[in-house]
Amino acid sequence: MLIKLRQTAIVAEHILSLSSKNPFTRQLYHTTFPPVQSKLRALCSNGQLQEALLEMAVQGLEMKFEGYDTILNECVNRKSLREGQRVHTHMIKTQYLPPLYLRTRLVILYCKCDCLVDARYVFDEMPERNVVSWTAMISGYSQKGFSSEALNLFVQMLRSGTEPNEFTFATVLPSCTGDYGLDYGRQIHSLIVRYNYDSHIFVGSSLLDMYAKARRIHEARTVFDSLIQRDVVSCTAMIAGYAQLGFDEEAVELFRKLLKEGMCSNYVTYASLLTALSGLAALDQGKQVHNHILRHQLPSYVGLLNSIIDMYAKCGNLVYARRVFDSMPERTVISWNAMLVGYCKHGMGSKVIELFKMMRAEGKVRPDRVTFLAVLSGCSHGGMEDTGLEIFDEMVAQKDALEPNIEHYGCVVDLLGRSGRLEQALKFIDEMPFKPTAAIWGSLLGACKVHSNLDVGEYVGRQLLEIEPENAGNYVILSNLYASAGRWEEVRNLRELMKEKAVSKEPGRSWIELDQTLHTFHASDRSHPRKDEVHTKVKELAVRLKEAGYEPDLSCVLHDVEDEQKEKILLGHSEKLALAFGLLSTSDGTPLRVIKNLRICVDCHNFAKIISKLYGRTVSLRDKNRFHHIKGGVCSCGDYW
DNA sequence: TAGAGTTGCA
Repeated sequence: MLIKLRQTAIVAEHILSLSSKNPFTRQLYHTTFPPVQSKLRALCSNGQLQEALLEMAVQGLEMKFEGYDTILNECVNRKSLREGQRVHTHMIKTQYLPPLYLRTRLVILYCKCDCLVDARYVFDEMPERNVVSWTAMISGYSQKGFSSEALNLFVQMLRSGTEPNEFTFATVLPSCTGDYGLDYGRQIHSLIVRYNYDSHIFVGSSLLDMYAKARRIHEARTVFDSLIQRDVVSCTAMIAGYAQLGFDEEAVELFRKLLKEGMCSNYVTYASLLTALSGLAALDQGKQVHNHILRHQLPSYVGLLNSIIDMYAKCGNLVYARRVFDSMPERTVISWNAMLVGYCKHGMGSKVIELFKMMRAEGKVRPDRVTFLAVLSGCSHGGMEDTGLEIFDEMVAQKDALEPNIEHYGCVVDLLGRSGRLEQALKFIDEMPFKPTAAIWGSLLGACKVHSNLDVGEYVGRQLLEIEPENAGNYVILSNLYASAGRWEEVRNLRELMKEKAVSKEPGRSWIELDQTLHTFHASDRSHPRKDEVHTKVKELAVRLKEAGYEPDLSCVLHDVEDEQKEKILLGHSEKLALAFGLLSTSDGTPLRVIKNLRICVDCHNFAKIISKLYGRTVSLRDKNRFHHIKGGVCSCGDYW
């Protein structure tokens, strides 16, 4: 019997030594011959790590690789920093010199527990390193957002002569961000090609994501198309890349294509798809995705629910957004922000404040910079200037909590401008600790237009044209301002200046969703299948609306043409085409929901207001900045946007 | 010798 057992043990050792790299063989070995430290393992898996350390001494495994390995392994799995530190201290106390493998495990443990300084200490003290220890340390930096440290270490690794592998490349690529990210990324890409990892699925996903984050969507797509094998992560990375750069239609299209090809989706895929649908304001399709998620009982990850809230808010359905928000078992700061931004974009200042108070009262989640941005901007869009200014003062007073940044200062300029305190706004810009951006001057110029203040407006407009001469929208607002003061000479000069600077404008387009289909119109569009009907309808509308008091605002056109031609150009604006198509294709009383990619022009805003009154339709119009809910000739923005 | 890696939401 004894001989038989001994023979079996020899065979077992042989199996292990033959192929210890093979997980199956190891599994077989451990199943057939339970290791001596089974009690130690049991204690570890129960989380009794302190007891496990004692047991190690009892079993005589103290200062032995197996003992430390068992406990450290559990510490890494459970991210138990305290116990891990005890193991580390134990090693030092007993003067045990851990081999490379255990030192690497310590690095990994400290990285996972956010103790990068400790991880680096262990790493620096290592007498020798291999690709795994380098990659583990790079991963620690990379995952915590210390990109330059990760890249530096990667360079040091190459200099040390250690060859990177597929793990290293997949780890280091997410650190190629920021100003020089693309340059580093490209260099690493050529290394990847040299090492022949360019079609590796993890490396490929990381690589395409790097290009997408650097706004190189075509290069990202080239990498994606070159992958021999695709999985949920690479597909999601590509869809997310499209969605983040505003290629919403491409994102939805790719999702549909990949779904047909049998792609698996996870909650990240749906979150990315929802981002694209939010961009398109495709409410019906968004609802369909929400139903799909409910039907398939995908786990209700907070992140996914946040995306659903955002989708409903951006599609104009705040009731649904709030319903999802209220039903959440737990909320992150992003959940609150999504809901706050939703109310803000709809100009519902009092709702923003109500929710912000609720957030503070609940006290579970701390407001961050986006929260304050939504609150300040919500006060501005909701006509609650004084409340907004009070909140900003609170922010400045609580210096340690959250320092306002340039965007918060921009909100204050907007608040002051809206309330007509234009001189005060100028003074505020002068005294703020940041250099004013084009966005700040732009918002003040808008305020000057609304309050017909040509003096301040002219100064602000010149500042704006100096720092952002290529933005056609700026010329239009300034021209509106001059036109309303009857300064036609200045309007002409502006037109000349615009020609001189060769200003190009992003083409405007508007769309409307009917039966889950988006109908898109460009300015003076002739491509829609029902173009003739639409153009006839717009002309007919112009006649009826004029009778009801619509007066085309010709200052919205900066082309040097006759007034009659200007009127034609105005009637060709994409939002008018989308509205006309909506009227043609829906029954009486149906609300119209139009989305515009740019800021809506004054003339189209007037046009929509009169339509709502004349045809008894609610028009909800989402432009680049916010929602305009128009009912009975009155807009929720109070004609200030 | 085991150990290390990629995607999303304001």
